[in-house]
Amino acid sequence: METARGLRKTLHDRGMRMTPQRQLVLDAVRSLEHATPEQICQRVQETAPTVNITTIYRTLDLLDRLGLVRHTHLGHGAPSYSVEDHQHVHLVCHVCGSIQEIPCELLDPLVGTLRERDGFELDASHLALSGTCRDCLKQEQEIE
Amino acid sequence: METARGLRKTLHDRGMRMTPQRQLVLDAVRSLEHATPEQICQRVQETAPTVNITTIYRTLDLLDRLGLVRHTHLGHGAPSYSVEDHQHVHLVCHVCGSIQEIPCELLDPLVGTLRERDGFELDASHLALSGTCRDCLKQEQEIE
DNA sequence: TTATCTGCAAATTCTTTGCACAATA
DNA sequence: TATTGTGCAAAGAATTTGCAGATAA
Repeated sequence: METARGLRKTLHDRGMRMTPQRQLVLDAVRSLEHATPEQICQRVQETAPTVNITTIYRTLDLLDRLGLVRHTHLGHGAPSYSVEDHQHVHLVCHVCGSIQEIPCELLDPLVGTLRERDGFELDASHLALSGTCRDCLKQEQEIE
Repeated sequence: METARGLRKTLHDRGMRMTPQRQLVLDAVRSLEHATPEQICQRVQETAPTVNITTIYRTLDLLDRLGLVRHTHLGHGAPSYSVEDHQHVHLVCHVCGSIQEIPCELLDPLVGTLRERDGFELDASHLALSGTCRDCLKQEQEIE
């Protein structure tokens, strides 16, 4: 697993530098789970108050490209970041905005299909699936 | 299908009013496919130059809640709107940002599972699935 | 020492809100 | 005519950029 190699090595392999800021951001994402850049910034600033939100954005982008963290748009507004190995799938209702989590094993068949068909490695660990929840479906039927 | 009932009736059933702006926005979404609010605004303004971007946002929100259009976050930045019956699924690579479309029938098994398990009606017509594309997978392996 | 990274300030982009006027039913 | 909807201006989030100085290798 990539994380186990250490952030330092992952960066160096690509000619990039290890910095305290980068470690702090990765740690913050890991401990918070599904946090916005803003929340991650606050956590980092508990340890290093001078770290700027700009650095948070740049670092999250970097970690995302390195595959160490992932982001999801759970709704409108700021995206939500997690470490790559935090596993769950979200069902987002586009009517009422409610969110429920389901085990990501339910996506295993789809992961297999896309791998064979398109060579695409689906990351089921942070997916947001949009649709209509049970309650809103019921309401819709009452109107018709 | 909801669209066939006509926008007017759908609105009236909920005590809302039919306006030229609402029809124009729906038409624009339908003809553009995967357009941002900005792009939709431009299209609407070709016919009705005084329509304000605020109205575009308000109307897209409304049409989304009515289930006539859907939005997806294909990456960072503005979301992308389509009419509900425009069917495809996007594979978004989180490394290079590339997007490929796949037929949404591939998701039928998952749709069935969620319907039975959670009463959740997954909307597979505008989904964005995040992962790593074939090319980026290859590059990662070369580095290791 | 030198290329990379960071902090800061300012600019951009995207979206929402308040309110007076206009349009629908 | 009673709401509901729209345009406008302004405010507010969220995010990006340019650049000089700091820092890792």
